Amino acid sequence: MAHWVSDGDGSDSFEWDSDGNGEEAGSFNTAGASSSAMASTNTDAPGPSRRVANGNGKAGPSASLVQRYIDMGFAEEIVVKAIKDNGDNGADALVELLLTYQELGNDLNVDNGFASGCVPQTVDDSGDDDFLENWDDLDAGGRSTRVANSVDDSGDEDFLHEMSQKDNKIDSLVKMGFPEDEAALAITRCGQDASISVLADSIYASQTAGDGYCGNLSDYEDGGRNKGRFMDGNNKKRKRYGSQALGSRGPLDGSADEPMLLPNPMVGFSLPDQWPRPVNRDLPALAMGPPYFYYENVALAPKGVWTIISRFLYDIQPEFVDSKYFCAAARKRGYIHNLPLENRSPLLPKPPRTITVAFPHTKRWWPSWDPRQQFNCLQTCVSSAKLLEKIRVTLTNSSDPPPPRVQKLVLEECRKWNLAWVGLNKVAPLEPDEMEFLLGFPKDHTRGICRTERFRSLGNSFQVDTVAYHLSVLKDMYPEGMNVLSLFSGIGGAEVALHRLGIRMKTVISVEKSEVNRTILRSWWDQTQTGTLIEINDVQTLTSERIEAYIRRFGGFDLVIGGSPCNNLAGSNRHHRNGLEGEHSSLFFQYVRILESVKSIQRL
DNA sequence: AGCATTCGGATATAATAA
DNA sequence: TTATTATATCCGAATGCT
Repeated sequence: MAHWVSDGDGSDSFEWDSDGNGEEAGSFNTAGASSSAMASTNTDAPGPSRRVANGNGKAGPSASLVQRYIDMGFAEEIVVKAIKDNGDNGADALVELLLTYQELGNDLNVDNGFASGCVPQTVDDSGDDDFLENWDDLDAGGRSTRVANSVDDSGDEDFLHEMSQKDNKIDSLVKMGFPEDEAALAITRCGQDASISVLADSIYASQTAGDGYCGNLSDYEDGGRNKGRFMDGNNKKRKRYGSQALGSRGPLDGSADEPMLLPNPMVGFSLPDQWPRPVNRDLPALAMGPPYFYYENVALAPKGVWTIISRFLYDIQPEFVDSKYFCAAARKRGYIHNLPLENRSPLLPKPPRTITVAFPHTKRWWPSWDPRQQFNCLQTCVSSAKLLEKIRVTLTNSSDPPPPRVQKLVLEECRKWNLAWVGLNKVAPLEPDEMEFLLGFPKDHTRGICRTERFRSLGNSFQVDTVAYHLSVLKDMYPEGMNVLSLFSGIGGAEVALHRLGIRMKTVISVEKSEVNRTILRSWWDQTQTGTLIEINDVQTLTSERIEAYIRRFGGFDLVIGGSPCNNLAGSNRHHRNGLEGEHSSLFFQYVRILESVKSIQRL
């Protein structure tokens, strides 16, 4: 443990990492580990209770509720299905749904299959899902404590475990929108241990190509599961990602586990104020727009993740950009899109690129030995007040230029937590409105929700100037405005970017789980837009039939945009950084599913 | 080998509502 | 009083680069 003793008087020794805390943390951890089985059941607890409410709605909508909409002139079949599909999206969404379903006519033969099996099944099984994941964790940790309803006989137990794992995977695949029989077939084809992404890939390949294949798929599995795999042996020279064959969605192109190379500097295909570097990008015919699409996620994902993501998006090479070239904070992200690359134009006015210009009041307090000119990535959590006070006290008790050792420790914390100098020896995290400014949102965009939620939402958001620079090519292409399908919208970074570009949005269908985020987007929309905004709570309810209904009603989508949640990808995540295996990451496949659906419908 | 960076999660505690 | 919500504080490792 490093003790950080102040320079001033010897009596006032200051512990940077106090051993006392360490011990407490240790005992706390053991307690947490031994009770983790209980914790797992506890985490399940809110789920079923919420699902009970859902289940009541789904088992049978109340007669009066149905009758009310029948009285409005809707057919009973449509009302029942709409209530079922709408979930808990609210009354307004229900009316929207009724209107769209009416566009489709009364022929709901196809829908019955979906409504009967799929929805309740996924609802019920996701509970098992969580349970099994926790169980797996226990096994991996070598603990043999099992939860109450486990079986005693170990052989049966393993067997059951395998079976439930299989079911678990089938359910995950069904949740992604694959037919159940295809899912089961894929597991037979690729084995019990195949990862979700490999299985999904297999289904896609067999669906599109038609011919069955069974390649060396275990490569991906090794990358995902085995913990002891880090840099064993030789570092081969990596090929540039230009060498990746386009259009081939087959995962069996030799050593396909070759990780994607991140460009250095991370400037994407072009930057404003730069000589346009020639970038040749040949999009496969399947990928060509319209509809245009734009997918975003963290650049520093676990190994192999971007290769898989790219494979599901027509093998398009991601455009990796660090937003530090657009604003005063870093933000390394990858963007896969099929937009034209010529004639991009930046958003004006350009935001400041240094901390000093962005926040002049900090200059007075900024020590000469803190060389930072930009912030690191804006994240969803902020530092504790205790740390700030530690830093202040330590510096107060130090000499004017603090000893190098103190400088190093302080700088380390400042960089880790993005602290700014706001007073004498006083650092503080950025305020929400300062983050809004750095990210290119209008002032008070996220105001009105609690502070913690603001940090969370902003930390998950786009950097508007960066995204807008890429989207700027759309302005001349759609002078009358465009229809947008916005997935995982968050606080509406995509919408704000389009608006600031002067692009009219005729219709936006927005999928966002968080209620506060939907409120923020709705509020912004109502005071800036004239078009139609339809907000959807649960991405699962955006079925292909519903997509088709929207397309018939509003015309086709011109842009499908969104970034799938990165919880299982982000480096800051200590707990479940399991790539595309995680619960949240399956939402990426929802993005793919919906994009495919839009394309196939609009192709006709 | 060392260094820097990272759209986070789980839990306890405090504040507020009912 | 209890229930719900907001805040506080703790928790490393994977990855790429020099």
